[in-house]
Amino acid sequence: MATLKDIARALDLSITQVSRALNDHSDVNEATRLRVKATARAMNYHPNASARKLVSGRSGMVGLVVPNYRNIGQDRIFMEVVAGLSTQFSGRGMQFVLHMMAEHEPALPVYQKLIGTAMLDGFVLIDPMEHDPRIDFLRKAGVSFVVHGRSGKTIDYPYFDIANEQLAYDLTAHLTQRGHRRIAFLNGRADRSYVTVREQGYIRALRDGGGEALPHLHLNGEMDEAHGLTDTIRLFSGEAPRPTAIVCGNVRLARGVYQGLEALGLSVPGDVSVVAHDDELPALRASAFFPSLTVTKSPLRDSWEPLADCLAGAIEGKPLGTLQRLGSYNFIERNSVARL
Amino acid sequence: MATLKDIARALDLSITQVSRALNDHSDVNEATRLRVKATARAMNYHPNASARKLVSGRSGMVGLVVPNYRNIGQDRIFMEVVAGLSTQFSGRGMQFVLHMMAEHEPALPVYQKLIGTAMLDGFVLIDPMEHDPRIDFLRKAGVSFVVHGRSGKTIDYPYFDIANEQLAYDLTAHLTQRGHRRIAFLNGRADRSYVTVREQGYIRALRDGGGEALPHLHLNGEMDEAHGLTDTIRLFSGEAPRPTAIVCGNVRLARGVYQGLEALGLSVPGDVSVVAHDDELPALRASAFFPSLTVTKSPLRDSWEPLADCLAGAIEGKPLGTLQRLGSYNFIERNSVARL
DNA sequence: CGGTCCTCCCGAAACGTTTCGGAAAACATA
DNA sequence: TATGTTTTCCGAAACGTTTCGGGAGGACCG
Repeated sequence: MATLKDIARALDLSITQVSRALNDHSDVNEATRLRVKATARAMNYHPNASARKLVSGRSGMVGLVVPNYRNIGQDRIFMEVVAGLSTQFSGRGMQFVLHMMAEHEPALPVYQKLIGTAMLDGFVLIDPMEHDPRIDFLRKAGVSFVVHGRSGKTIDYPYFDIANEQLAYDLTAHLTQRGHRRIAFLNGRADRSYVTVREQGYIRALRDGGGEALPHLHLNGEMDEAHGLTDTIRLFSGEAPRPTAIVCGNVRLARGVYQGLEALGLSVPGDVSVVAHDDELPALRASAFFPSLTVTKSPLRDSWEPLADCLAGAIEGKPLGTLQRLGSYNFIERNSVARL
Repeated sequence: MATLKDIARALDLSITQVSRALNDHSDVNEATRLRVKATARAMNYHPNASARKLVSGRSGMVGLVVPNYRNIGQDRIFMEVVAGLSTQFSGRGMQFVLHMMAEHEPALPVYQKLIGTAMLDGFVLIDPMEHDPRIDFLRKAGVSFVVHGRSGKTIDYPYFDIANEQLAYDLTAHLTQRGHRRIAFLNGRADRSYVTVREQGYIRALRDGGGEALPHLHLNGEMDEAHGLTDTIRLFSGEAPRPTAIVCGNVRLARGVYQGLEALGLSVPGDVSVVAHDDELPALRASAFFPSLTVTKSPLRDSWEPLADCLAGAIEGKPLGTLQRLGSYNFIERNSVARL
C-alpha cells in the first residue's frame, strides 16, 4: 500500500527522484539511491502494476488462451503446459493468465477483447493449426506473442519448435536402412501444422530410401493409446498390403500399437518393427516397453523455458533472430526394430 | 485502442458523459446512452483495465497461488481445479491468474507481493491447513478471498465446503449399524483441516454406534492407490486386532484397498466391508468396482461454480452470509458392505 | 573571469478511467 | 415573479507511475 509519494515524503525527495532511484536511472546520487532502496524495502513498497502499465505500456502479464473441452482434466499434456509455463513466468516475476474459453467459443474475439482491455503484454500460442488465424490476428494487432511450433508461410514471429521434418525423416530412414519398404506412419490430427511437416519428412525418407509411399499407410488422428490400438488392427485387417514397420507420432500411440500387435499375435520386432517420437510425457517410459522402444527423444518439458524466454524477449523488443529457437532431439536405438 | 476520449470527440460529448453512459448511470439521456453505446461498439471500444483499476480499485482479476511439485503434471485434482476455476471466471468476464511457486518457496511473501502490486482483486485458497497462516494474512491485508474448505476457529470468511464431519459420520455409522465394531479409517494428510474434521465424525459415529476407537485403525497419508494398498497390508499383518471394515477418504484409496485385500486373499464384503467418499474424480467410477462400492458422493467439479460465485460476491462487497456455502452429498448404497 | 560541462535534482505532463461538485436549462410550484 | 426540482450535462481532480525538459550548483578549462 506504500506509494512513491510516501517514500518521497519520508526522505524529503521528489517523487521523480524516488522513481528514478528505484529504476536505476543514471542521474541519481549513489548514496541517495541506496537510501531510497532501503526505505522502499522497509516500507514494503511494490510498484502499482496498473499505474505502471498505464504510462509505460507494460504490465508484466502474459496470457494463454485455450478452449475447454470435456475431460480436459485428464489431459496430461495440457497440465504440463500450464504448470510449465506458469512456473517459468512466475520465476521471471511475470504473471501468467490462463483464459479458458467455452467449448466452441471462437478464439479471435477473446483475443480481441483481451487486447482491447490492454492488460496483457503478450500471448503464448500452442497447438498451431496449419494456417492459424490467431497468428495473423496477433501480428496485425501488433501484440507480442510466441508460438509453440510453426505455422504458415512467412515465419516472421518468435517461436520454439523442434525439427519435426528431420525427426520424422530420421525415424523412417532408420527403418528403410534396415530393409523395410512398407512403413506405416501413425501421425497426429491432420489440421496441426507439425503433422504436415512430419508427413513431409516421412515421405522424403521413403523416397530417399526406396520405400513405398502408400496412402493407406499414413494415418491421421488423436495421438492416444486407443487410436494406436485401432489403427494397428485396421492396418493388418484389410486386403491392402501390410506394413513391416510402424512409425508412431508419440509413445502413447506406440503403446496402443504394442497392444494391437499382441492381440493380433504379431511380435515386436520379429513380425513388425516399431519406432516412435518420445515427448517424455509423465508415466510413460519408452525404455520400459517390452521390447524397449527405439525413439527420437525430445522432452516436452524442455519447451517452457525457451518459450517464456522468447516471449519475454519479444515484449522487451529484442530482435527476431534471438527469438526463434529450435529444440534438439536424440536418436535412441533400442530393441524394437528388426533388420529384414 | 479506442479510448473514451475518441468516443467523446466523435459524438461531441464530454468524456464524463460517455463514461456515465457506458456504465448505465442515471443522469444521462436515453437517446444519448444509445448513441454512445452504438459508437462504442462500432469503434470496438474496451475500457482499459489498468486505468479503470487505478481509480476504481477493481481489476477484474483473481489469483490462485499454488506450490509446484514434482509430477504436478500428473495430478488430476490440480488439473480439475485449474480448468474448473479458469472456466468459471472466464465465464464471468474475469481473468484467472495462476501463480505457481517454486517447490519450497514460502507462500506468504508471494501473496504479499501480489497484493502490493495491486493487480488482483482477490484469491482462491485451496487445500487449507488446519490453522492456515494464509487466511490470517489475507484477512489482515483486507483482501477478498474464498476458501475451498474451512480452517481455524473463527470462520468469518467466504468459503465453499462440504459437510465433512457428517459425511465421515454417515460412512462409519453405516458400518456400525450393520454390526461392525472394529472399523479402520484411511484418512488424508494429518495437516489438512478437512482431515481433522472427518476424524471427528468418525470418532463420533464410533461412540454413538458402540464401535471401538482404536488408534492403530486411524491412518493418515496421501490419498492415492499406493497408500490404500500398503495401509491395507499393514492393517492385516501385525498382532493388533484387525478391522472388519474400512472407511476410505476417497475412491483412489479404496481402489488400493481392494487390491490389497485381493492380494491378502480376503474378499469384499465377505471378509472385509469397504466404504468411501467419492469426489467423482475422472476415470475412477465407484459403481464400476467389483463389488460395487458404497459411497457418499459429492463431485469435486461442483465446487468451482460456488467458489467463483463467493469470491465474486466478496469482491463486490456482498454480506458474508451469502458467501458461505455448504455443498451436499448423496449416500449411495451398493454391494461392498456385509452385515455381521 | 567567462564559459562549458557534469552531477543531481525537481515540476509538470501524461497514461485512461471514474467520480465529485457544480450548473445550465427546462419545468413545475407557490 | 420568485422559488424549488428534475434532467442532462460538464470541468476538474484523482488514482500512482514514468518521463520530458529544464535548472541550480559546482568543477574544470582556457
